[in-house]
Amino acid sequence: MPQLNGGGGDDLGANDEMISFKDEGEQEEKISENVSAERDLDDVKSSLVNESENNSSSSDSEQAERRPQTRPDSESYEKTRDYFSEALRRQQDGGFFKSPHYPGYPFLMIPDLTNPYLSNGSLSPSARTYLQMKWPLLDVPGSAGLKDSRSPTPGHLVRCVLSCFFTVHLLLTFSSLCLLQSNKVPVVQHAHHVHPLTPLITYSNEHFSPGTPPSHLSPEILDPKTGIPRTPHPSELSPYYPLSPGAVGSIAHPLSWLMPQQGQHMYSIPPGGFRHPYPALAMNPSMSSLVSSRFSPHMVTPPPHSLHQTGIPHPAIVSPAIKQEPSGDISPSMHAKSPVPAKKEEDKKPHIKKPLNAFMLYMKEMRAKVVAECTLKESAAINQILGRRWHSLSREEQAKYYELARKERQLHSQLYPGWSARDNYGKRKKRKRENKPDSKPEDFSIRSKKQCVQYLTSEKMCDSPASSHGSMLDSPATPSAALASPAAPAATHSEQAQPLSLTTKPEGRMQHHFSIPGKASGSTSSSSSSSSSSTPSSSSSQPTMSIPVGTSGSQSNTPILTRPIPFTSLHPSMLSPPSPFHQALHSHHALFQSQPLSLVTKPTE
DNA sequence: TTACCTTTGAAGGTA
DNA sequence: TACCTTCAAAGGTAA
Repeated sequence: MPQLNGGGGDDLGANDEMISFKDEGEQEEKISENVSAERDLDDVKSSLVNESENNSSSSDSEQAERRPQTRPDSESYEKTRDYFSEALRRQQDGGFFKSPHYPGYPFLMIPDLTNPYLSNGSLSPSARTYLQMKWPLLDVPGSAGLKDSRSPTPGHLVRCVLSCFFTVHLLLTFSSLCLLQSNKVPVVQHAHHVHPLTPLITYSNEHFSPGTPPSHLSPEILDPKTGIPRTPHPSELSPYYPLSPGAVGSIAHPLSWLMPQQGQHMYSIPPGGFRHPYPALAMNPSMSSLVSSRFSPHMVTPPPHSLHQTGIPHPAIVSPAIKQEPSGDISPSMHAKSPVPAKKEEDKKPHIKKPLNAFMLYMKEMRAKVVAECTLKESAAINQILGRRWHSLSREEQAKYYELARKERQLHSQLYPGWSARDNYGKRKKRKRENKPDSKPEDFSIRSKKQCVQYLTSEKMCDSPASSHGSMLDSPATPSAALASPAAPAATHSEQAQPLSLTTKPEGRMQHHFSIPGKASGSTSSSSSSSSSSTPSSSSSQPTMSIPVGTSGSQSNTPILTRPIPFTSLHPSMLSPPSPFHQALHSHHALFQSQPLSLVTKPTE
């Protein structure tokens, strides 16, 4: 495969992941080289001036035309040529990347690098286009300017001017190549070193796209004939998608901080290459930070994907194969054009996932950490811990996730204006737990209680140490929970009687006293309410609630702890740090706590 | 193979 | 307006 310049090209690729900011030493070296180059350039200029002076006495343009070839003082020309050769040599041996950075121009897709000029000395259109697009501040001469260079100036002068210009261009080229390398740094390293919630350097073409490491060496970018980065067609240079399709498909998205260490991403990444998940949107920093959250630096193999309506794969579109839903990898727009029956069209509609809410975002970020800290593997137990931690977060911390989620929804709504959460209804199999009037609530409640206790026991054991030594004061109810769960029912008598329940959800805090199936809100809440009438697990029926862990009130002390979490799997870091807010709430609860804490039986194994 | 478990939040529907 | 229902992620577990 043709490469840029032998080893240099290899270096480009090989160092993709190793690029880092040049150290000062390199900078100095680079400066010295630049000084040398500038000195050469000054020589060229001075010679040019001399020539101009000499030419002033010459009136024969034709003579001047031949002068470079015949005049004895063609030294400057030779020097220029030598410099050009030297520049090329530097380019080949990698000295290329030691030129100064041009932070404002992170792009580097040098077109026709080896021959940016046409045979007549003018800048090739592609090069000109590139320069004009990528170096807007560089007054790249257009055709008019180049016409000047081809004006009836004495040929020698023309050549010298061209040489000089070419030299300058080479310098800029070197600089931009250097910039290409340096630009990778913020892109790649941000993913790992920037706080997840920090508004990231955006996906704007200034930061993200050009620096994507392998893009400039990918076959899609390299000129297949020369192996040199080709000039991207203007149509490829979308302000938001400066990367050519598939150019970076094999690399992990560098800005995904939210992703857990599980090698998966929130939205699937198209194997053909990473594209902006929300292509239709003009990216602002906040949005880009959100988008960045969708991709993981740890992602491994991109799963199959669907195409967005724009034809660009969108991570929120789940492959029906994955979702085990009616397949369809065709964009809705294509469906609209197809004469297939409406039902089939619907079946073929790609599954657009709901945007993640704040807690989901938090969960994705923290799950891996929790899993690492605790040997728990069951997601249900992990999620319980995460739920507790979520409530332990400060409001500021939670606000960050709420803001992210808000942006997520905003982006989602902009990308899929007609999408409704209702669209996904029924795409999952109906849950058994759906409470039918004629169903047997008791059976269900028993089952739910079992599993509830089972998981909650696990959680408890992996959660607060305060609980482990008998006091629940360290697990107060959190107003944030109440705020975050507006659907949560008001505290029942049992909750009020329970000492310092962490959440307003009955089962949230009292899992080791008695279990209440389902959630406080939603379908599960209805389930629990229906079951509560048939089981003694209802709060009011057991005022003392001194039931050891592992037993269920509804089961008449029948041990139902099925999968206890061993203490050996616990880690102190799993404990939810009591926030000042919790402490304040704790005091509040303690103040109004009428029930002696001694009533709370310390769970024993 | 598939549903369930668990968590919170959002959205849409219904009374 | 309040409540209910469903889904979003995750992976082990059970049927």
